[in-house]
This record gives sequence, C-alpha cells and structure tokens, in this order.
Amino acid sequence: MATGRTHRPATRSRGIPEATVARLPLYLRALTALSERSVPTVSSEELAAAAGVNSAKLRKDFSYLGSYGTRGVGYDVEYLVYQISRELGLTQDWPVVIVGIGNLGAALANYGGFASRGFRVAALIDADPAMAGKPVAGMPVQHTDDLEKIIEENGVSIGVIATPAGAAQQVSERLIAAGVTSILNFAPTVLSVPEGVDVRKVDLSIELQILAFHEQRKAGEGSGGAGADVDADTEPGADAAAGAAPVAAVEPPAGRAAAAAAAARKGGPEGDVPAVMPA
Amino acid sequence: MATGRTHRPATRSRGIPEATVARLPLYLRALTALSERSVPTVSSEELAAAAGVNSAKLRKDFSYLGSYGTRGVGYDVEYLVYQISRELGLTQDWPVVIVGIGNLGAALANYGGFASRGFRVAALIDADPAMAGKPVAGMPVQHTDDLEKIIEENGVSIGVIATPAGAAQQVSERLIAAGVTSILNFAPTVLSVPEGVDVRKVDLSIELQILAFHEQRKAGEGSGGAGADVDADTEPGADAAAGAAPVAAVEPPAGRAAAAAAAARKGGPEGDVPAVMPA
DNA sequence: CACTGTGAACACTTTCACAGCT
DNA sequence: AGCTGTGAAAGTGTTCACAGTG
Repeated sequence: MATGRTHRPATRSRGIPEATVARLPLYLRALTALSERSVPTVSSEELAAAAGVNSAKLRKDFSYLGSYGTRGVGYDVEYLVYQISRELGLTQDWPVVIVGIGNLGAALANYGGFASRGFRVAALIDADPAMAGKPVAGMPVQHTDDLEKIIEENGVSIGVIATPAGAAQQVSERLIAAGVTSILNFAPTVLSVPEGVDVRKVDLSIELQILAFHEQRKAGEGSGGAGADVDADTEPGADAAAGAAPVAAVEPPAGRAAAAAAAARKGGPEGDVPAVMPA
Repeated sequence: MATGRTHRPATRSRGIPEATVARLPLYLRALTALSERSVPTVSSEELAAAAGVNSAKLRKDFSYLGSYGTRGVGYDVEYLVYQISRELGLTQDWPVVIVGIGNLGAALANYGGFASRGFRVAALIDADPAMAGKPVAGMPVQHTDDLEKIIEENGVSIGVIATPAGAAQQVSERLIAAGVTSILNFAPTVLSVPEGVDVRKVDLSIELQILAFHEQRKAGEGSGGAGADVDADTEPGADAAAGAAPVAAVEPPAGRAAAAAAAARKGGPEGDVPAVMPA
C-alpha cells in the first residue's frame, strides 16, 4: 500500500489509480474480442499484447481489482469481462444526452458502440429551431428549451457537448443545474464546473498540435540552437524522411517587437479556435 | 511511445516533458484569446486560470521552454504566443489527410480550427467509390486507390484515421508505407505501428466508460473511502449539482459460472465496439 | 513589492524481479 | 513448469515554498 497519504480506510482498498481506470476500457475491448472468438482463457502476456500495453502493467492493474487470475493458467475471459464491466459501472444503463447536433453530434449519435455498452442515447438536443423534429440516427432532435425537462425525466447524469465553443460553457451550466454530473466535452473550451462534476475533454486540435510537436522533432533540428533531439523518441528505424516533411524554415527568434509582429500575423480569420461543428 | 533507453546525456537538454507538451496547446489557446482582446501581458495566475491549470504548474511548464516572463510583471502575450507556436511546430504548415469520410470524417473536414492553426487538409480519402468526387467541406473526396500518390505528392506526414475499426490497421499501414509518421486515430482499435511512428488515439467509448466509472462512485458507495474525484481542475464554485443519479444496484458478485453467464448475456449485437462512423 | 523561476518534497505511475500458488 | 500477484526500485509528474529579480 505504500505511503498512505492520509488515512485510507484499511478496508478493501477501493482506490483504483486513475491511470488504471483509464486502461480498463482497453482491456475490456480486447477481452470482448476474445470472448467472441470463444477463447476461454488468456495469459497476461497475450492480453497485454492485444491491448497494446506490457504485461507487468496489466497484471498490476488487475491486482487493484482483486485476484481474478489463476496462477499457472491465466485469466478466465468471461469472468474478467464481467468483473471489469462491473468495476466500470457498465452493468447498469447510462442514459446520455448529446447537445449540439451538427456534423459531429450526428456522428456521435450514429455511433453504434454507444448502445452496445451500457450507454443509451436518451435525447439529441440542438439550439437550432430548424433542427427540431428532424430525425438523426432514428431519433427526433429536440430543442434546447426542453433540456432541463429531458434531463430530469430521463434521469440523465452524463452529457455530451458537441456545440460550438461559444455555447459550451452555458450548455454545461444548464446540464449541471438539471442534474448532470459527468460531461464529455468536444468543444474546444475549458469548462469551468463546480466540484463534484467530472469533465473529460476530447479536442482535435490539441491532439494534432501534440503530433506536430513530435513530428517537428523527427524532421530536422539536427543542429543549432535547439540542441540535439535529445529525447531519443525512437530510433528512425524506418527512415523518417520518407514523407518529405514540410521544409518551411522556422522564423528565427528576434527582438520582442519583431516576434510579436510575427505572432500577430498568424492570427487566423476565425476567432479563437472555432467550434468543431457549425450548428 | 519511445522506449527511453539507458543513459540520457546530461547536457541541459531540450527534453520537454510529455505532460508539458500536452498542455502547451491549452496555453496557446488561452493566449490567443487574450491576444485578440489586445491584452498585452498576463501573470501566471491569470493565464493558469484561463487554461484551467494551477499557476505553479504553468510556471514550471514555461520554465522548460526558457525564461520568457518578466519578474514582477508577467508574460508578454504576443511573445509567448510566438514562442509556444514555434515550440509546437506551428510556424510551419502541416498538410494532413483524413481517411474515412463518414459522419465523423466529414465533421473533421469541416472543422475550422484545422486551417487556422498550421494544419491544412490536403485531401479527403474514402474507400467507397460512390463517395469519390463528391464534395465535402468544399473539397472532392478521393478514392483510397490514390492514397499513396496523394501522400507523396503533398508531402503529408500526419494522417487522421476516421474509418471503421476493421479498416484502421490496414489504412495505417498504407499511410506509414507512403511516408506518414504521425497518426491521429479515431477508430476504436489498437494500432500496431513500427517504431518512430507516433499514434494518438481519440476514443469516445473509452471516455464514456471512464466517466461511468466515476459516476458510479458518486452514486452509491457513500460509505467507503474514495471521495475525491478525478481532476480538481478549476476553483471550487458552488457545490450545487445534486443531480439524481441512477441508483440501479450493481449485481452482486457470484461464483465463476454464474458470473460468466451474466457476462455472456451482455454480448452486444454488434461485434467488437464498432466504428464511429459507417463510412 | 509583485511576480517569475526553480530546487526540493511529495505523489503517482511504470517497471523489475521474484515469491508463491496451481 | 508456468503464470499470477506484488513488494521494491526507478521514473515521471505535481506541488510547495522561497530565493531572485525587474
């Protein structure tokens, strides 16, 4: 148990590390695939490979759930599927609402994996009156005016926000006031929410920017100010140059005034990073 | 990602921690907003609040980039925008291709923030011949047959996969063979790629499952230890919330046979967690 | 004085390596 | 013999608190 920070009740340690929780869905997916192929048992090694992690990590993760394996044999697939599902709360049904039915919202609504795993789309909500009543994914879009009613009547506690950035904060406040306590936010904004409400964020441009950072490292940078590509991110086993990365030279640093000008030029036509979808 | 091997050169390295890299886009977004309001300087405290992190973390993050602030004053907004953009590689143009133009692919193609920040959609690619030529986001969809040609001609090094799960691995292999070295994967599969290729994953059902886990904690389970929640990001506001969360009790554990049966019952109609979009 | 920049403490995560069970 | 489960070590990330500076 290591250093218990404050006093954790010595009961069955219910404290599953966040990093482990984030991997459970991965294991579950791999296990489900095995289950469909009627594979009865897996070793930590096999399952880890399927989930894309290493086996020590997997075993450690499972050890937080309990001792569900059999030494010398491995894990019973069906049993583990059940245990992980239960741990994740997927043995109950979670009604969710999707707010903002643009391209992205529609894509989410059509997402099959939703229904198959304990989640049920209870309603699609959009602010555009022209959308109201239109069927999306076999379900009529409802107007934002009814948001509170919909949340309450369906006992919704998880909301998905797929609105433009400008609307997201307000939508989140209405969702929360109506009883939602978990939000999955696709709008490119930081939501500020009261304690006790969980927010997870999915943000395309952040992901791309992180990729660009690493991509830049791979490309050139052999010499000069920035130093060698220290973080031996990986060996260029397969020649990174193949793709002829863009060569545009980075403008050299300059005095603050000049730099500021350069930065200002970048200001796009749109305001802040705009919303993922237009309506 | 990179198996960090043995000794790290003790040179005061350019090694920016991954966690910091992941936050730079957040800072950049907040700074861009300030820049548009012509705010000349920010303190770490203010900027941190806008980005949803705490100020110590922000200062530490910036310290990896260099000393870009002024003691007693704060940071010059324009200057920081430029420095972070440069660090992230956004001063150059990154052509990207999107493969799989279903609902999600179309949503991504229409995503405005793409273009405004160093990323340019070079092509939309889909396997459906019926899609070929159709305009999406003002751009004709091209057929998968031409994938390699498109990648090479445009010098694309970043690919976005928005295909069904079943196609993702193969698509990634073709992208990589053609020169792509960074992939943003929206398909619910673990991609296996050679060393030197970065993959980032965006997965709706994983995010929902993580939310469900925490949601479940909030609902029942009042007695046990774990009380705190995930991410205490912003300042505590009103504690309100108080939603009526679903109360359905989790089925009690049972003997292995019974549990397995229960688990089996859950097997969804669809195969594995299906793709986000139908292509 | 206000605010940055940073060493040092602390907390969390991953990895190692092996004891222990079947 | 084979594989799980887990302490302990190593590595990463976060927070504290204050020295240093404009």
